[in-house]
Amino acid sequence: MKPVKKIRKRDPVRTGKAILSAGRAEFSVAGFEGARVDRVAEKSNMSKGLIYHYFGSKSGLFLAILEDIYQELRDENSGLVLDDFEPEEGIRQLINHTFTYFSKHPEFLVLVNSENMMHAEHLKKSVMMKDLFRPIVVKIQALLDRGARQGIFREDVDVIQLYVSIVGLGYFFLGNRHTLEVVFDTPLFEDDTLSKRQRHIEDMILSYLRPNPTH
Amino acid sequence: MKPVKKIRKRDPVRTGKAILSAGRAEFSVAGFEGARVDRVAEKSNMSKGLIYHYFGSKSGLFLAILEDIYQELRDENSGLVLDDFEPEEGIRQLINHTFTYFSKHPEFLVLVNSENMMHAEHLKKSVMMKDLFRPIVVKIQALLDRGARQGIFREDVDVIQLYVSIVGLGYFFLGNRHTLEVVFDTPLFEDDTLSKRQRHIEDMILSYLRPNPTH
Amino acid sequence: MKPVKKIRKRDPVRTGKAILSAGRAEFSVAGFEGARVDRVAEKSNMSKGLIYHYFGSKSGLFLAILEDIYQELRDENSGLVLDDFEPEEGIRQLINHTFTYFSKHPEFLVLVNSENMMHAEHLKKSVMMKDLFRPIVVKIQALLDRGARQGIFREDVDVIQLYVSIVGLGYFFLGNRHTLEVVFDTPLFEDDTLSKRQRHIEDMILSYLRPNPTH
Amino acid sequence: MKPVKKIRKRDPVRTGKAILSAGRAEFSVAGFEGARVDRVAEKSNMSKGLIYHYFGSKSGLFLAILEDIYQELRDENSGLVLDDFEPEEGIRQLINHTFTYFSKHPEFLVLVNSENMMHAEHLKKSVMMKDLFRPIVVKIQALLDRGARQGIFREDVDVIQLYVSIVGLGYFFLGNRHTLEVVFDTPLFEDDTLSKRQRHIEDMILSYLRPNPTH
DNA sequence: GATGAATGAGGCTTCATTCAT
DNA sequence: AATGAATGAAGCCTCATTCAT
Repeated sequence: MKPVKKIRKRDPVRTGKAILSAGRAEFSVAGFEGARVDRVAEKSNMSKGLIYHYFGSKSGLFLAILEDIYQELRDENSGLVLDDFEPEEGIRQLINHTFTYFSKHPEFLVLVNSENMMHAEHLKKSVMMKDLFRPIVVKIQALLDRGARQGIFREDVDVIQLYVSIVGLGYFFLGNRHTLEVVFDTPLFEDDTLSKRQRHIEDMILSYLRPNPTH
Repeated sequence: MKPVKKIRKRDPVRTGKAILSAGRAEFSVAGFEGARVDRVAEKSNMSKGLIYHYFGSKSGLFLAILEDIYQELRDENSGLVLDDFEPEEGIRQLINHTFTYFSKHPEFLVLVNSENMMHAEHLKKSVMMKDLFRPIVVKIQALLDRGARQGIFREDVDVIQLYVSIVGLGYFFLGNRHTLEVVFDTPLFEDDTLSKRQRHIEDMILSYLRPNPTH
Repeated sequence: MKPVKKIRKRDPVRTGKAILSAGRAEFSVAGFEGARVDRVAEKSNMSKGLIYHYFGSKSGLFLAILEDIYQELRDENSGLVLDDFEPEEGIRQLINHTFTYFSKHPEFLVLVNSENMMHAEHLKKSVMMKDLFRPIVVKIQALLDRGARQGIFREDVDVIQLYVSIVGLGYFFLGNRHTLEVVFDTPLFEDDTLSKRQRHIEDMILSYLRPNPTH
Repeated sequence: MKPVKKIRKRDPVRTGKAILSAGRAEFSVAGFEGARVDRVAEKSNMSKGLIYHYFGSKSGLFLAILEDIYQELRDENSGLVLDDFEPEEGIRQLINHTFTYFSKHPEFLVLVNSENMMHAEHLKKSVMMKDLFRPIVVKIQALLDRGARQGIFREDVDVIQLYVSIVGLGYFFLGNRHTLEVVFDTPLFEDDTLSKRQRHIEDMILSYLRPNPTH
C-alpha cells in the first residue's frame, strides 16, 4: 500500500539511454528469447516498471535497440567519404569499416541473428528503417560506376549482391566463429586471424570486381 | 473409472527418430531458448517423460539434433565425388550442393545461429563432431591442388578461408533474408532470386580462384 | 531541450467534475478492482498526480463517485412529488422513475454491485449517505398511509420491504441481464422487453398492495 | 535447474475438486478481478502450476467454478418435486428453496455479480449451461398451468418473468445487503429478518398469482 | 518403457502510489 | 496547482524437470 521509494534524480534522456545501453548488453548475450527484462533493470540500475514506462514491452525495447544499433552501423559507414578514394581503395575502405564494426560490435551479430529467427517481426514494424541504408547503396553504386568508367571494375555488378557479399563474408565468419572452431577443430581467432580474414575478403571482392580478361 | 492409458508399441529406434524429427522442427522455429519441450512432445506424439528418458534434458536433445543435422549436411556433401570433375566444375558442384542444402533446409541456419549465440556450448561437448568435416576439407584441398597444377587456380589459397567463404556467401544471404528484405526494402526472394544469388556466388568464388594476370 | 509542459488553466471545480465523470465511466466498466487509475487520468485528460491531489487514493475517488451517483438517484426521485398523485398512480410513478433510472444509468448497477462485493466498506465511511434516502422513505410511507386510509392499499405494509422490492425487481433484471440471457437462452432485451418487465413489476407491486379480499 | 519437489500422492479427481473448492472461496470474496490465483493455490494446498495444468487460466478456472455452482443450484431445485404439492404450496416451496440456497451460499451472488460485470463473457462460452435450467422452467410452467386450471392462479403469467421475480426478490436483498444497510441506516440482517423477508416475498408472489377479482 | 500429474522458480507485465520538478 | 518519471510489490502465466503410477 505504501511502498518505500528510492527516488532518483530525474533525467529522462539519460534514463532512456541507460536502459537502451543495458538492454543492448543483455539482448546480445543470448538474443531476444534468452534475454531477461530483470537483468536489463539490474544492469541499468533502473526499476523494471520504468523500462515498461519507456518502451512498453520487451519487444518494444528490443526494437528500440535494433533501431539504435542499425543507426550506429549506418553512421559508422556514413563517416566514410568514398568519393575521396580511388575505386579499389574505396572498396577496401568499405570492407575495412564493415569488418571492423562487426569485430568491435559482436552484439550486432547476435541481435540481428535473433531478429532473423523471429522473421524480422520487430524490424518490419519500424518506420525508421525505411531508407536508412539507401544513401550507402547509392554511394557504393557511384563508386562502382566510377570504377567501371575507368576500366578498373567490371560493368555488370549488382550493387545489392555485392554489398550483401561484403557484409556476409565478414558477418558469417565472425558470427559463427564458435561453431566454426568446433567444425574445423582449429582456433580461428588467434590474434592475427582477424586481419588474415579481412585480407581474404578484400582479395575475393576485388578479384570479383576486376574485369575478367578471359571473359 | 480407471484412467485410460495410451500404451505405445515399444520401438526405441522409431521413438528416438520421431522425437528428433519433432525436435528439429520445434528448435528451428525459434532456436534453443524459444523452443518448448512440451511442443516437442506434442509434435512427436510422445510423452514429455519419454523425451527425458531418451535425451536427458532439453540441452541433450538439442545437441542430438545438432549432431543429426550436421551429419546430414556432411552426408549430402560426401555424396559429391569431386574427383570426377574438372576443377572449376568441382567448385561449382560444391557451391551448388551447399547452397541447395541451405535453401532446402532453413532449419540448419536457425539451429546453428542459435548454437552460436550460446557460444557453441553444446557442440563443444560433442565427440561426434570431431573430424566430421575433415574428409570434405581434404577433398577440397585435393581439388585446389589439382587446379593449381593445371594452372587454372592460383596457388596461395587457404582452403579453410575458401570453404568459409563458400558457405558464408550463401548462409548469410539465406539466414538473414528477413532483415535484409527490410534493410533493402525489396523482396530478395522472388522465384528467380535464389539462382541469381547462386550464380553470383559462383562468379565471385571462381574470380577469386583464377590466377590473377596482374599479380 | 526543456520538456514542454502542458499547463492547464486552473479550475478546481471543473477539474474535480472531469475526474469524477471519467472515474464513473471507468469504474462502471469493471468495478473497483478492474478499474485503473491510469485510465481515469486518460479519460479525464488530467494527470495521475492530480487525481491523487483531489481524491487522495483510488478508494477515495471511488467513494466520491458512489456518493455522486447515489445523490443523483436521490435527486431523480426527489423530483417526483408523490403527493400530486392518487396512491396507485403514485406507486406507478415511483416504479417508473426507479426503473427508468436504472436502465438509463447501468453504471449505477455496476458501481453498487462492486461496492457490495467489498461489503460496502467505502459507503460505510460516508457521512453524506446518512439520511440521504430518509425523505423518500418518508414520502412513500405517507403515500401508503393515504392509500390505506382510502381502502385502496392494505394496511400491513413494511415500507422498507416494499421499497427494496420495487428497486430489486428492476435492479436484478437489469443488472443480471447478461447471465440471465445465457441461463434462459433467450434475448431478454429486445426493444419492447424493458417495458414488458416494467409492466410486470407494476402488476406485481400493485397486486401486493391491494387489500386481499380472501384474507 | 534441479528444483527440489514436494511430491503429492496423485489423485486427479480429488485435486480438481480441491482447486474448484478453493477457487470458489477465493472468487467469492471479491469477484474475478479481486481474486488471486496465488491464494487459490494456498487455499487448495496445490501448486500454482497445477491450477494452470487443470484449468488453463484464471478465466478457465472461473468458468469451471461458475458451471459448478450453477449446477449445484440446479440440483438443489431439481430435488424439489413440485408435482407433490398444491399449487400455492409448490410456489412457497420454490421460493423457500431459492431463498435458502442464496442465504446459505452467498458465494453464488458474488460470482454471478462478477460475471455480469464482465458481460457474462465466460458463461457465454459454456456449452454446459445450455438448457441447464430448462427443466425447472418446465416444471414451474406445469405448476402454473395446474393452478390456473384450478382457478387458484391467474392465467396470464409469463413463467420467465415470474421466475426472475422470485429469484430477484431474494437475490437483490441478500446480495446488496451491505449497501442497503447503509442506505436505510438500519441493520436488516438481524436473526429474524431473513425469514421476514422470505414471508414478504411469498406474500408478494402469491398476491400476484391469485386471480384479481377487480380485473 | 511410458505416461502425465505435479512442482516451483522465474518470466513478462501491471498498477497504485509517491515525489522531484 | 499540476505533471509524469519513477518505484516496487504483486499479478498472471510458463516451463524445464521430476516422479508416482
